[in-house]
Amino acid sequence: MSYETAAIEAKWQAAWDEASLFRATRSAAPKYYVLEMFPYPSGRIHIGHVRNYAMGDVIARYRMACGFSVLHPMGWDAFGMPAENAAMASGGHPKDWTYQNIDVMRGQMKPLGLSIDWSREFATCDPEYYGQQQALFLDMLEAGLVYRKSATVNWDPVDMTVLANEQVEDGRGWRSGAEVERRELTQWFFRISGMAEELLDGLGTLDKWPEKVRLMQENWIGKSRGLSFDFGLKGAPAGFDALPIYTTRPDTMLGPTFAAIAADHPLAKALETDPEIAAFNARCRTMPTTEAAMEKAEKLGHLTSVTVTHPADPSVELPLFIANFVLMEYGTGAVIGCPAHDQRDLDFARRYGLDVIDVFKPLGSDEGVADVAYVPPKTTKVRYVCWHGEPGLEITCQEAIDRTLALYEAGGWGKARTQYRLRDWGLSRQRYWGCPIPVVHCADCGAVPEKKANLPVVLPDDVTFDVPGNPLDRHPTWRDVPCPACGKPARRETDTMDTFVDSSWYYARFTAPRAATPTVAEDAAYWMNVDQYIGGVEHAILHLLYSRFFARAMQVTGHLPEGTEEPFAALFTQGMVTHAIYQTRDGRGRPVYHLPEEVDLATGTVRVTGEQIEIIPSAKMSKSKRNVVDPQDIIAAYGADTARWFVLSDSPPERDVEWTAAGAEATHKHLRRVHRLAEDIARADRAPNGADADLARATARAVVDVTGGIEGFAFNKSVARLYEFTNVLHKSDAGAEARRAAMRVLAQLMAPMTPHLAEEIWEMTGGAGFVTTAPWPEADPALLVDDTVTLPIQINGKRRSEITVPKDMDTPAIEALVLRDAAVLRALDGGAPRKLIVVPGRIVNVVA
RNA sequence: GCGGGUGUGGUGGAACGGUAGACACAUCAGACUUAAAAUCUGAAGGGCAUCGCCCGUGCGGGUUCGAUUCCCGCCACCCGCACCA
Repeated sequence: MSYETAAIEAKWQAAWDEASLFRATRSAAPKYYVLEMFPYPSGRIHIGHVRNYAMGDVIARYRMACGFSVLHPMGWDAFGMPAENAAMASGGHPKDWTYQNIDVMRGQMKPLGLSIDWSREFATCDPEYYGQQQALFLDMLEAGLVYRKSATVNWDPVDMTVLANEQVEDGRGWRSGAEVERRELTQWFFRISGMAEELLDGLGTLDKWPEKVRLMQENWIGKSRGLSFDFGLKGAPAGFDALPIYTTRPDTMLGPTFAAIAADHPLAKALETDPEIAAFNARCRTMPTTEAAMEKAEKLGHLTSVTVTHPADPSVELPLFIANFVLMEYGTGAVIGCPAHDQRDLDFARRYGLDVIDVFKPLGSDEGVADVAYVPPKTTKVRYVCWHGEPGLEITCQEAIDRTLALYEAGGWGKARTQYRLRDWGLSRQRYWGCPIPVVHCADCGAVPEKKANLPVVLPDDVTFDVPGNPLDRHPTWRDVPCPACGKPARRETDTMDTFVDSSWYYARFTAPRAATPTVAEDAAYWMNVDQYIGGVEHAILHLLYSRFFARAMQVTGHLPEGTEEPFAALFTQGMVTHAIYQTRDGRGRPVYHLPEEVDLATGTVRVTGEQIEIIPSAKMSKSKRNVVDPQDIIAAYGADTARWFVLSDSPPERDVEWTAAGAEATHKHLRRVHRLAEDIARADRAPNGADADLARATARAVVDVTGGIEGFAFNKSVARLYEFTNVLHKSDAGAEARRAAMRVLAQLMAPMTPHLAEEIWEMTGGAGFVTTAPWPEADPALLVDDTVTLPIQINGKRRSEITVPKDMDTPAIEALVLRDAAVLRALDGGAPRKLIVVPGRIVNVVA
C-alpha cells in the first residue's frame, strides 16, 4: 500500500463526520474555546489562512485529546468594501459575490480536515447575524454608549462620495483622480473613550497576551497627566475669549514662543473672513486625514493677527498660528509651542523665525538648543534654567511637571487633568455593503431608534453600483418608513456600520449562533471566554481593542455574563506569510504586478513578455500586489496533511515567513516515509530485546518535547522533535510490540498536525477508536532521567573538551577530573588555573 | 513622524546568560540500479591548515569566568497609526 493521500484523507474526514467528533456540546467536561480570527471572504483561501487555521487546529485537537469539550467554530467576516468594488468592476451584486466566495473558500477549507464545528458557521452579512447586531446597537444606544457628532471624512468632489483612507492615493481619489477634500458629516460614535481607564486596567490581567500587544494597546489608549489651561486671546473675533489648551509637558510653560490651532478649529474658521486664512485653511483641508501622512507632511503654518497671553503672566504675549500638523480630533485642537523641547515645534520655529527659549539644559552643560530639540526621558535629572523664580533648579522633568501642576492649580492658572489619547469610535460608513444602522430620522422626533420588532432592518437587494456613492441613499423606496415614535413619514438612516462592529462580538455569537437573541445566557456562561485566540499582529490594536470594548458593552446591556470583560483569555499573534512582489512599470512609471507563476526567476523576466522584473522582497501577501500563493496546488498534489505539516514546520509561528514553493515536496517525502515505516512496523514480527528500553526512553522524551512545543506555541520545535523521534524509531531494532507501541505514540503526537495520516497509522498499528479522541500520551518521569551527564569544558569561555560524569558527582570530584583533562593540561601549560567554574549539570569553565 | 517588532550558515531556523548552527531544505559523496527516479548511508559555518588554532549570531561599544541571549548607541527591514480587513 502506498501513501494515497486523497483516499486516506477522504476516508477519515467521512469517519469524523459520521461520528460528529467536532460537534461542540456543553458537558460536564471542562471546556476549551479555540478561535482563529475569521476570514474575509476575498475569493480563495491563501497560504496565510492555512497557517492560521492549522495552528488553531493543532490547539483544538490537542485540547480534545486532553479531555476538554472543545468549541472550534468558523465564520465569515463578510461585509466590506471589496464586495462593492467587485460589484462596480464587474456589474455583479456584492451579496452574490460574497456568498459565492464563501462557498469557494469553505470548499477549500473543508479538505484541510480542520476540527471545526461547521454547524455553527455564519457570515456577518446573514440577516440573522446583523439583525442581532442591530438589537445590540439599540441596547447600546439606550445605555448611552452610542451618540452622534460631527466628524471629518475624505470627500471625492468628482465621484461625490466618501472615500476610505485606503482609497486616497497621494491626496487624490483612486477612481476619479480628483483632489480629495475633507468634509464634515454628522456620524454615529461608540463611547469607547468612556471606558479608557477600564480598558487600560484590564490589560494588567491579560497575562497570556503577548507583551508587545499589551504595550501597543497601552500606548494607544495613551493615558497622560498634564495641565489644562486657557490662553487669553487678544484681537480674536467676538465670542472667543479664551483658547483652551492641554499639555503633557507643563514644565515647559516658561518656554513657549507660539501657539497653534488646527485649520478646523472654530477660531480658525471664524478667522476665515481673511481671504488668506480662508485659502490656507482650504489648503489644509486637502491634506490626507491619516495621522501618518500629517506627521510626515511638511509643517506649514499661517500667522494670524490674534495673539495669546500666558495664563501665569498675561504680559507674555505669543503669536497664534494656524498649523497643518495640529489635529482637531486631539485634545482641544490647539497646542502650545515650546521649540526648545519638541522637535516639531523647533522645526516650525526655525521655519517661521520664532524664538527658541531653553527651559532646561543637561546637567553640567550650558549648551542651548540649536537644531535638535532637547527631549530627555522624564526621569532624567536636568537643570531648569529658571523655574518660576528659582534659577538653576536641578530636578527630573517629572518632578518639574508635578511642581508646575501644583503651582498652576494654586495660582488658579490651570488644572491638572488626566487625559487619554483614545478617541471615540466612529462607526458610520456611507456604504451599502454593511449592517444598516437601525435608526429612523424624523422631522419632528429627530433620530429615533427602530423598534426591535422591526429588526432586522434588511439591506435591499435591488441596488446598482453603476455610479459611485451609497446606493441606499438613492434607493427609490427603502429610505421611506414611518417614524417609530410618531408614525409620520420619515427617512431611514442610510449609513451602515463599520465592519469592525461585525467582528467585535462574533466570538460571543458562536456560543449560540442560531439564537433569536444576540446571545443565550447558559451558552455564553459555559463557553466564554475564548481560551485561545489566534490571529495576525496587524489586529493588535483596533480589532482587539474594539472587541474588548464590546465585551464590556455587552455586559452593560446584559448580553454577556460577569467575567467576560476580557473575551480573549489568551492571545497568540502569528506572523504573516509574505512573498516577494514581482513588478514591472507601465508607460507612466506606475507599477504593474505579476503573479509568481508568470515570472521566470532564473532570468528575472516576465515569461510572456520577456520584460525585466523588479523584485520587492518579503511583502505582506495582498491580492492587489498579486503576490498571493494559492495553497490549492499543494493540497491537490500532496494532500492536506502535507500542507498542514509544511506551514507548521520550520518557521516559529509568531514570525513572518517568506513563502517559497520549494519544500512542500520534501515535506511530503517525510510523511510518505512515516507511512512506510508504520507499514513495516505493523507487519513486523520480532522478539523483544534490549533496545526496547532505549526506545521507551526516546518515546518519553518525544512526548515531553512535542507537548511542550504545542503548549508553548512552538510548533516548529514540535515538528523538529517529531523528525528526530521518527529517525530514532526508524533505526531502532527494538522488538515488534515495542516498536508498534512507539509508532502509536508517534501517531498521537502527530495527530494535531497531520490528523489523517495519524488516524491511518493508529489503525494500522492496532490503536482502538480514533486517534483524535485517544487520550494524550503521558511520559513516565522515570524514563526521562539519565544517570550520566556530559559536561562541556570551556577554557576562557571557549569549548575545548568535554567529560562524561555520573549525574550526581560532586563539584570537587568534577574539578579534579577537569584538571586532568588533556586539553586543560595543554592550556594551563603546567600552571594552575586562575579560576575554575563548575555549573552543576551544565558546564565547566577554566580561566587560564 | 510616532508606537511596536525582527535581524543567526547557501535557505527556513535551534539554543533557562553556559557546547552557536538542533531539526529540516538545498548541495555534495557513496550504496542500490543497465541508467534515471525513488529509497538508503554519510559529509558539510568560513578560514588557516590538520587531530590543533583563528574568525563567526545586522553594526559599534559595555557588563560577565562566559553574551545570539542583558545594557547603551546606531543601521536595515516589517506591522500599526483610528474609513483596508
